[in-house]
Amino acid sequence: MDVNIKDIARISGVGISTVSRVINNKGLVSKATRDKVLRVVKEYNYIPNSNARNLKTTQSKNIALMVKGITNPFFSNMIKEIERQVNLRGYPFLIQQVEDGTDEINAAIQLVKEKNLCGIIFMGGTYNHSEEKFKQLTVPFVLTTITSTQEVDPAIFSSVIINELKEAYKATNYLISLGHTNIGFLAKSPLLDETTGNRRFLGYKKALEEQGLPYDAGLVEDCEYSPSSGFNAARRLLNKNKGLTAIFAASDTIAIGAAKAVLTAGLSIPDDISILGFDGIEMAEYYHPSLDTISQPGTEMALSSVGVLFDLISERSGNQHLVYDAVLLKRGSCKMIKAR
Amino acid sequence: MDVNIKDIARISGVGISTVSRVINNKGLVSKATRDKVLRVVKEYNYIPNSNARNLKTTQSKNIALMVKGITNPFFSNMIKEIERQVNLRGYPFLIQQVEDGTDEINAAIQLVKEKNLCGIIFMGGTYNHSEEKFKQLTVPFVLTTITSTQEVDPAIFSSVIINELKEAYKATNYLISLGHTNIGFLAKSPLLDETTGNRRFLGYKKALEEQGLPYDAGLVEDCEYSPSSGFNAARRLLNKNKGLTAIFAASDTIAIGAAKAVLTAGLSIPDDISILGFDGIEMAEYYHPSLDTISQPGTEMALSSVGVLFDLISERSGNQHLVYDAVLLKRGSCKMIKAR
DNA sequence: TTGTATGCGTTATCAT
DNA sequence: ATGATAACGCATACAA
Repeated sequence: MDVNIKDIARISGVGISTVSRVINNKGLVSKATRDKVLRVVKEYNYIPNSNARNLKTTQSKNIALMVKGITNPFFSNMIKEIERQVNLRGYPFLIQQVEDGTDEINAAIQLVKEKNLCGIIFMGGTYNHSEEKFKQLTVPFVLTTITSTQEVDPAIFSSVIINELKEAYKATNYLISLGHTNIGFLAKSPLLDETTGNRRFLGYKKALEEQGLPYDAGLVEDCEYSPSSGFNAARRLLNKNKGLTAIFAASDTIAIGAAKAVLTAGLSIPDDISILGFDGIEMAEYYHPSLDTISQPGTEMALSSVGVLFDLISERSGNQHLVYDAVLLKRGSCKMIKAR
Repeated sequence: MDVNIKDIARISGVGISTVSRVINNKGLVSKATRDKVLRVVKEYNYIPNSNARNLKTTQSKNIALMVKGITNPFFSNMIKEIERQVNLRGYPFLIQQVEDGTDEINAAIQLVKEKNLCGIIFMGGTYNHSEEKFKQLTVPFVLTTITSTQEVDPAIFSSVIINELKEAYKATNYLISLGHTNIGFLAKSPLLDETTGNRRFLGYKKALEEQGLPYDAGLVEDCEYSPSSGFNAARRLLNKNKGLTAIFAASDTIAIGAAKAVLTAGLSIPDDISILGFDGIEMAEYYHPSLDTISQPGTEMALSSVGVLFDLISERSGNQHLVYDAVLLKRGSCKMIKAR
């Protein structure tokens, strides 16, 4: 605690800068002195004060991850992977959970100044950030899982995403191809512009329209990304008696809740109702029946998010935009509709 | 970003220390000057450099959470709650994910020096930390979800826990009371001393012994706290053909995997096999059938962890040890055994 | 190869 | 009520 670089220098019988050179592996130091200093460092359990270090160098090595919705199991694995990757590169890593109502960019701007970060990864959250906001961010950053609006110049940010609309479109088309015409849709804020739920909703709607199926607003329910919320939303849907034969949930957590509602109602999956989720979390596979889902390549996306960020930091490349393909996993929770 | 306290002072036409007083609400400042400074601060978007601040004050307000197993959904909610509580008190909060193999106390010792923390909460992980290690921690800390061994003086640390052994004992007794005699047990490292899995295993074993049932090592399987691992472990158990009628899983995630194995094998829950989980995560309720579980009061534990920590920090009280009761939730995945 | 001196942005002590 | 200045622990330019 109380031992600082000056103490180490004094005890080792060398100058301060020599100690500094040793612990930073910078500049020339004779092997003898180096060993001597290192021994003292070890003995006194000396750890450099990072505040002083950051204050001096102005350019820290801190990487921050701003997550909105840390309880989302799909994010959990990505977080783990991102942390692993950052640590692998020897950079300190800090996770910042962003409260659901707050603006993550504002929080980040603050954090950059406070901890002077050298890079940020954003995960989860909304899409409607203005270009001016982004420009206030003076360090490289990557939006993972967050598409931005068209108004923002792609040259000023990086992203690692899936095409939400396309994948939801794919999902809905799959259900339609199985003969379903009354397909329920469950997502968070499906009608609120620039949210993930909205993007997926637009994909859902586009598929319906292209296939000549009527869009019925009564088949769309707003819910949180959780089983309990999905359960309630699905129940509302079922109670409407709209001849529902399939439910497309914008997340696996919702899908699980919806499945429970269907099963609790005494209906069968997939004989009575088909269920299709989104994300590809482990739980969906171990649900019974296993749930079909649009599986995002989370680990790969985490990996390349860090990759893109470090490319940016080392100025090895400019801003990139990686779009991954999600995969439709068929496990049996969706079935060709029986004739009525 | 480049604007610092000196700039603000210059622009406001006051001295540096006046600015300092204003932004810290410390000392006397006339309302006129205060307003003037505040206006400039706002206009130039000035944010104090926390490195310099921490360097000077020596006593930062940083609170850290060290989590082992951030993907554990039981922890997810607790993390969210802890962060909320810490932020509510106006303290900066940082989450540190601890890799599975590494020593969380060592990591914390490092972090205390680096970020000079004023408090730590540990969540998850093992129990075998020496008293000397703990003593190297120079700031208040709370072990949440982590019981320590008897060798450590309770006066030097705080904890918020459940009685693992007792709750597992309760769980096993419940199954025994339903007539089960061949009860499988699934946990991580059940035979490795000072782990959570071991504590729960000991409770399982104690119940068996007290009820005069033979303990069969073949009914115990080692697995990770995940559905996939639980699935495999349960399958191994089923393949042994030991007349298994119930499975007690040391976590709900394991229980879900085990349930899937049972259902996949064409068996019924609870008619053929009863399943009992541990933790009380949301998913267990929405599984089909809903899984019985030993539910820990996670939110309350999170709440009081923060409470205890701040009591410690403000020296309002000494080290405390809170032991919560878990609740057995009966949802229908356990059933009285049928006569054979 | 090594040591000395300066400054990073802030807080706190002490004058004024 | 306010301003000058030392000190926090470290990195680095520069001197030796």
